[in-house]
Amino acid sequence: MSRNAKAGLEDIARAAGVSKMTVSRVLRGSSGFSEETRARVMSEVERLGYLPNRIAAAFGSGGTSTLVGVCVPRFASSLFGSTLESINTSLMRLGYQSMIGSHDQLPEEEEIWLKGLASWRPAGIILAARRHTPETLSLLRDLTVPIVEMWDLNTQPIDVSVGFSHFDDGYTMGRFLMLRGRRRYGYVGAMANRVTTGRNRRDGFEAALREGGISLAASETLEDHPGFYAGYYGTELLISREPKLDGIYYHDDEMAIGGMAWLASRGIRVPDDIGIAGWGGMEAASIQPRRLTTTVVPTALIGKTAAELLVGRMRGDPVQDVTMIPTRLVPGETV
Amino acid sequence: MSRNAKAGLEDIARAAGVSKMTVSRVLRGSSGFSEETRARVMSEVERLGYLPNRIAAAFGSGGTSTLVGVCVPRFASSLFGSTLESINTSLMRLGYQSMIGSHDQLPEEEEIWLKGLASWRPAGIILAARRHTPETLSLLRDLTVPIVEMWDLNTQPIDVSVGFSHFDDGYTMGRFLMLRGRRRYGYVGAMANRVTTGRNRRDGFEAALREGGISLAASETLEDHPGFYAGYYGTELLISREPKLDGIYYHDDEMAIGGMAWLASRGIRVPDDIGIAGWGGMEAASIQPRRLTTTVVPTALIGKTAAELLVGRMRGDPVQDVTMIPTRLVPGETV
DNA sequence: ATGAAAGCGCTAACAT
DNA sequence: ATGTTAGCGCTTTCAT
Repeated sequence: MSRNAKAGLEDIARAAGVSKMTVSRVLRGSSGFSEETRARVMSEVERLGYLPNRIAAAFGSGGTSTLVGVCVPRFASSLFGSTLESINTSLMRLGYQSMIGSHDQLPEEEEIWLKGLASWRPAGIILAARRHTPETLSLLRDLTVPIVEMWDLNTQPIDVSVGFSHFDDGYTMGRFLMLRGRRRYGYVGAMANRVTTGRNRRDGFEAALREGGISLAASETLEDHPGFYAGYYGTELLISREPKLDGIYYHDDEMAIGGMAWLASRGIRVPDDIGIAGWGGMEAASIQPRRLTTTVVPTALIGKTAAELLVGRMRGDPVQDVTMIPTRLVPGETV
Repeated sequence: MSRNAKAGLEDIARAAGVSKMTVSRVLRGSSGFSEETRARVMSEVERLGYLPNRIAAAFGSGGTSTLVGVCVPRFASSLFGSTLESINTSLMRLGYQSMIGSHDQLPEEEEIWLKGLASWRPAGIILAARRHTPETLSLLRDLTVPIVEMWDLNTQPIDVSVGFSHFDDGYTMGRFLMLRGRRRYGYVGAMANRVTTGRNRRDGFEAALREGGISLAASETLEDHPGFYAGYYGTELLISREPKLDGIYYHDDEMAIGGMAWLASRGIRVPDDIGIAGWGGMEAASIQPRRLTTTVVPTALIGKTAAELLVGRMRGDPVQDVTMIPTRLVPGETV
């Protein structure tokens, strides 16, 4: 069938012998037309290859669009990629379109993205960041649309929040490791020059150690993005500085796997000589000779829930302010 | 500063003592106003917290928006994620917004996404797929906007194409392995029930073998998405069926790494007992005890080029129809 | 350099 | 169940 971007409601109306409004009603499925009229209109819609114009619709209805803004730290990460995919799919299914951005953990980047988005008068916004610039907060307030903050749970959300506490994930892992009776722990992190959720996990981890009466024996936070090689190299730096460690907690699983590769290359045995714990529940862990002790994060569920909460709010349904999506510490064989 | 979504051109015009048109001209930076007028208008824009309305602008100008549609197979893949990130960043910098979709290698999904996009009257479209449904092609034609096909190079593009030949990547790797003098090769792939670019690489690989007078000794293409575990498991299936192989070519690096993990678990030595080659140039390879023989793909460059070509076409600049972005076979120590 | 008028394609509100 | 009227906030076009 040949689409006709030029055919408008008017053309269909004329062809079907009704008014524009009737066509509009039929197309939007609201009531106010007979079955016979509906059939006639739809057949003309088909015949003329009518292509709806959402720009005009959004404009005509005074800015009520089906556009949603979504901003995450980055796309090229298995965790965020999967969350994003889930959000996008859910929103599409619910009849919304998303405009996506990434901020790489820089609140200023989020602000720039938001300014561009705001001009499109979105019907809702999903953000994956805890820190926002004052300008961002002011813009969000002025837009007066539903906002879902996701990933790191905000118990005092701007509007609605969904996710989990990274601090708690770190704390729980810290407690778990303490039970193993080891005493000298190290930490390997990433993106030292940004404020990341990894930092919260580390804080939680340290809090648990503190409760047990010990403190982190060594820590190495690289400036790089997290990744296999960052874990490899970070471990080398850490161990060079502090060779006598019983265990290492990593920013995420890929870094932990990188770390284990370095340890293996030096003949250091896991978990005999040193215990290893990661975070995230990433796929790469599935092929390690030993199951990695980690915290599994339900990325797709978080995305789906964020999308559904936002749509609920946009439709005016009552929705919960704070939705906690639990993560799960999965003991492996590396600790 | 407090934004005011309600302030319009009219309000600024009144406050600045000029007409709406003059404000519009100042805001869009075209000519037709004095420096003094510009200053007065801008100060009112600031004072009133004016927020432009792109919906109205796109509508008023008869559909000339700054919206671009981008559809890739999936977000949660390091390769596509990085390409997408690069596209999005480039488009943002050039003053465009993108509406993203994923099709998971299903032409029908791309069609559904495109139908949703079309109603937004995008100014251009970037697609990462070689196969399209007839409906998709018809819609693309009717939209009459610039279209960039990327990833797998299309030498007879709908409009503009950028990328490289996956067949050639496979062929080149096949030739390279043939030079090693090995004779019994296996292949491990993914997404058997979809038409993927991996299939093209395999075809190229087989073509090279054929030229050398041999054929693939065994092949195992799983239905799963590519990944570490798929490579691990696929290798187990392959070797169980055909234990005497000299080399294995994989759908991508992560699968190759998964395969090496399985081989290691069975005490099969790489490259002594069996040679391994991957594809993609993925980060996980950086921590392997031996450098993986692979083909490195410049994902960010492809994304940036796709964005720039599209913007060039949208602006009416003359741009090249077909832009080849070379990949590079990097010999490692696994073959 | 500036302004006035017309209209983009819909939907909301109010008829009938 | 259907039609009529009046915009939505810009840009385009044509004056001045």
